[in-house]
Amino acid sequence: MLTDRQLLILKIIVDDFIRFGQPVGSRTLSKKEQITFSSATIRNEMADLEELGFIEKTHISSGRVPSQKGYRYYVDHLLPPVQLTQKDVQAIQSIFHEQIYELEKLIEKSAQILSDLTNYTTVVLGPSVKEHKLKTIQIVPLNAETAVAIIVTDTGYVEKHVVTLPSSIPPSDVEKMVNILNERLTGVPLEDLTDKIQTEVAHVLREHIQSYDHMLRMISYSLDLNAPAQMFLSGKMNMLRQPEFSDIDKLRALLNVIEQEKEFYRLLRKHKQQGIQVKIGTENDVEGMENCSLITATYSVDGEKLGTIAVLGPTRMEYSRVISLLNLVATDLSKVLSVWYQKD
Amino acid sequence: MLTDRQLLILKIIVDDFIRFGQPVGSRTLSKKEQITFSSATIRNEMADLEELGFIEKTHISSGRVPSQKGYRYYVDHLLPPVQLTQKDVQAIQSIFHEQIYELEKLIEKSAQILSDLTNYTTVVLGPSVKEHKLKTIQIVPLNAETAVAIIVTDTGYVEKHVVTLPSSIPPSDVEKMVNILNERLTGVPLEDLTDKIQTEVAHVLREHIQSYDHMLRMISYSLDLNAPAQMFLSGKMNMLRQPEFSDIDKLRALLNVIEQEKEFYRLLRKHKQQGIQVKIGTENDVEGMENCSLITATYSVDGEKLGTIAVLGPTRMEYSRVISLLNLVATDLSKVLSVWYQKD
DNA sequence: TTTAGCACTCGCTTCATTAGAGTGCTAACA
DNA sequence: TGTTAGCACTCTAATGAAGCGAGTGCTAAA
Repeated sequence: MLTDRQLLILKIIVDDFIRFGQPVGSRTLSKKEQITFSSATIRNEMADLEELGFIEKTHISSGRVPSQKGYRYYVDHLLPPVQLTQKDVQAIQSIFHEQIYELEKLIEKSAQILSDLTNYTTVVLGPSVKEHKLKTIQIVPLNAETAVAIIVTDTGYVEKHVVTLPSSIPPSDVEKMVNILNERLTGVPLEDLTDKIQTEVAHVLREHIQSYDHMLRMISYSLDLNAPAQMFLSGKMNMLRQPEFSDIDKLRALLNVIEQEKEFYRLLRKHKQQGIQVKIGTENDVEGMENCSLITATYSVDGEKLGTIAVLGPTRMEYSRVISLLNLVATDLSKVLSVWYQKD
Repeated sequence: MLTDRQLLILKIIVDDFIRFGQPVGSRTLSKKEQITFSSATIRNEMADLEELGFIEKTHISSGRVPSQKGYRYYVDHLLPPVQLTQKDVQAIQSIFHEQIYELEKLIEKSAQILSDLTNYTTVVLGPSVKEHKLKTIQIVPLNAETAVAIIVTDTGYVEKHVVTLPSSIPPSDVEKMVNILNERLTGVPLEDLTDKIQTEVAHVLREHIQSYDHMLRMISYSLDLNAPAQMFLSGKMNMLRQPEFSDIDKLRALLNVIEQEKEFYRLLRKHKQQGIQVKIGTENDVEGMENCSLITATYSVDGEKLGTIAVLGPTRMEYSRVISLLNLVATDLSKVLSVWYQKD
């Protein structure tokens, strides 16, 4: 177990390194007002801390830098009490006081304010579209051979697919089918649509519609969703400004991950239970993110998780501040969505 | 005027520099098989070319590098004849042989193949949405207070807006309004909708609908388009691999431009007439693009420009190859769209 | 247990040196 | 008169030595 003095030293090392980005030496530490003992004592303690794996040197005679384990301990046990400035709080709340009716816009704004305030990158995973319930299906013919199929969910999400619709199919059939689909499928979660069509709708369609085959294929294609959930990124380029990424190769690796997006999707999906989660460096298990931490929070309605909101920064990131900001945004977002979804 | 020999030297310098990225010296040049005269002669000619502003030195005793004026002359007069490989041609045509019915997907694929083949960044400006004609307007109520208004155009483009719809408004009124709008506005280009509503639809609505004010405001809001045209970028991160951007500051500046997107919008809009256009370095007049060239092409149907497709690379880019690729994609795209739009 | 002191290590910067690539100029050549 | 060989010169990039400063580990004394 660590002594109180070791904890103090570890905390100050991490705080200082987060602040200034420079390895912290015993002399620097001895000058801090919280510290009443000499640099030699500090050196002894630091040697112990290093042996335990909480800090490390960049080279044999350098100051110390937190190791991944050190950050982990810091985040788990040493986080300084939060203090957001009035400014931060106001900036965030101003968004949620605006009259916004579109989920996408609200989420986008949340992501943007977070990346602006932190200077890191923000990722937000929207509610899983699969769980949204179908409000209506529409098929709008465009010309002799194509039509656009439009799906609307109870959350106001709209998705479209252009489909072929040979002129041999009578318009009345199309109309009939749309009616049948809406009658039978309204209120069904999107993920269950395919099943429901097979079990309950197919036989009705076969009875009433001539080109049953083509139509069924077409409608299945339309319901095959592009995106299982929408993802929004903001402040992608903020990482350029972080001094740890002045190395072009590290930067390349990271920007590739950011650009790909699919890794984020995986990471954010992983976060199931409520609350804040901090993943440091290699804990993320993504190549290119060794020097990054990802802090995720969920937002929810009635205790049920809707989506995830996350901030990506260097491992040397302002954990305390980011966690507070994230908490604030997540709870505000949850509140607004609770009001929306109540009205159903 | 430049002599034939000067032209030959200029051409070889540009070709060589594009290929290897290193300043070209007289000795290197004298070894090229096209060159029959000595390095001393070359030095004399180069001194003249430099005085005329076509080439420059990176430092006083270095080899020569094309200046912006040099690239300009090269592009205008010295482009080597095109030779695309079988592979390139096949890669491009494979896209256009796929069964794709969605404009967005087709454009996205075009952008992607171009950025893959060139290793540069591709930008495509879709057809101006404003000119699309309204196919239908739908209003789908979501809950007691909101609804989603959906606009579909003749090209299959779909746009949605969530709007407030107080429960005090009778559903029959909404239905009535939608009918009136569809009756009067189908086939009208989106850009004319607002006018048309004021002049032709407003008075009809007033006659038939109670909460005329709110409804009119709502519908105006819905028709206020987000995007005047859609833009697609592909291969944003390709620029990371260009050796000219191993300087982190230049990279930052460029990625900011790429991320902002609005500059591209401006640049691509500028290209009105048909054909290929090459803008080199500062000709683009965008900060951060001093070391880039932008090659744009238009695609069109029946001689009428629909959109623009562009490749962004370093000034030291493979002009000849990119121009050919761009030409091929643009003409193929035009062909496919001609078939689509013929059927209206 | 704490601290002062000291030898030692390493990274960073500066400075000088050298090799190499390339130039401009001059004088000789065809 | 145009072309070329030759040479002095310039500048970059790479290399290495020297000195500085920050920091460490260890020892011995308080």
